[in-house]
Amino acid sequence: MSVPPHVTTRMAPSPTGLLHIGGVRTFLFNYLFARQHGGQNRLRIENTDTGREVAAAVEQIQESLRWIGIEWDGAITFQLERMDDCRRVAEQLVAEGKAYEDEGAIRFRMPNEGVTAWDDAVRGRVEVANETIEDLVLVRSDGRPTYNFASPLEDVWDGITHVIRGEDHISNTPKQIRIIEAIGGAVPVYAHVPSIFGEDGKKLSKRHGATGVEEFRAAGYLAPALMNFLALLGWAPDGETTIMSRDELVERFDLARVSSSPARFDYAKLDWMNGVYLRALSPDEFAQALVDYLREQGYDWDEARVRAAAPLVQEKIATLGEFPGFAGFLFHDVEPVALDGGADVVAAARAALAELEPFEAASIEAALRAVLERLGLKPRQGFAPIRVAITGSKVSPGLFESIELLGRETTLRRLSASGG
RNA sequence: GCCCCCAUCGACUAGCGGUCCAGGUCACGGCCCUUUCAAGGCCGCAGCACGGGUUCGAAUCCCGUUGGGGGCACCA
Repeated sequence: MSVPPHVTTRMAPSPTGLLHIGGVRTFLFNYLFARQHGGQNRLRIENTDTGREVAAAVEQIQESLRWIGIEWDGAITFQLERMDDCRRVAEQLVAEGKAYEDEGAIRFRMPNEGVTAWDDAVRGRVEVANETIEDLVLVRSDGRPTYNFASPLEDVWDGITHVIRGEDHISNTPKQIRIIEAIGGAVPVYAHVPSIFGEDGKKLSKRHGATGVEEFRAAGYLAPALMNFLALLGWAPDGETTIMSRDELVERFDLARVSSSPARFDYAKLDWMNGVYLRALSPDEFAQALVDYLREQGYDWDEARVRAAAPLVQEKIATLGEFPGFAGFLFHDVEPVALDGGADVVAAARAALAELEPFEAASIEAALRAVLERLGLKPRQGFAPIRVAITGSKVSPGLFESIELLGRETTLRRLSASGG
């Protein structure tokens, strides 16, 4: 596909609720394509309404985009502000006989013969018989332009060269092409990207899990991981490469390689990928990410201790959101767990740790292993009761490092509470 | 009902007529490592929706069927 000199794409969300992850994937493709060609990526709000809710949603959209790392160029435009211009064009069309009034509304005259076709950048040629397209309403009887009129007009006004949008717009495309031709505008290249479904093949919705960008953020996903994952939904550079930075994505993205068939959102794979990104962080970066995340989520846990705990969990959690559940015992008391057996080890462990010097992971391990050996217990069975007593769970970060971090006093107290 | 789009392992995909008894990743199963859980290493399971063509040769091209999805608004 030949690409015109000044590529301009656009992201056109409507300001309703949280920014949906499916829409973000489409926006990402716009962004990657524009950046790759050194072009512009515009942000246009398709609102036909005004109000506090809209203002809040617009702010939310920007915040979500900023967080995940999808940039836009120039000022944000609002569809609502161009309603007058749309009306003027409609009147002009009526004057030219290309549109007509109908019960107070203005309708576009669609041809009744022939076909309207375009070469879709991801699907190839698409043809629609004109007789199947009705004369669509351009301006409602109350004076407001419709989406199918305003959107193509804005594409022309903004010099959009590539309209990359969801496949649910395919049937709107012939109508919009006709309108653009009627006003003598340049018809952009259209690229309809496949939808994203939930794991059951149905439209991605709440019951599948998180759907809003902010929800993924709150769940502790890293922005680069989410972006990487999203990029691979409906596109692949070669079938081998899976982990790619934003720069690589920009460099390798290719509209022609975008799949035509819908993709399912695989939460398990996202978790895996997020874990890969988490582990790839340097210890300092990981600790910082953890600190920032916890603060954002409203935890007031001691920062120094969070940083100290970070190395114990970096290889064990897939999302930052797992940290509180996994390492919370380092920050708050745990419920003494009733043990069925194991009281002996716990008591022996308490005795061994009471006077231990220095109170460090290595010496703690040595002391505890000595206890187990004395009692003739396998590590597997011997450490379990101690772990439960100290962490309140059968699953935890490394026992010895955890005990060191917890300190002698707390450790002994928990051991005692569990029958030691 | 009419129009349009789609169809490779459970999932994301590579494949664009021979290099494919179909490759990679996630998930799943097994083994190793191991203080739990992970991580890591090794091995494995599993797919071209179906039926016709075209061709010396088809996962790849064409037609049909079936199955999904979207649209047919004075919604966006």
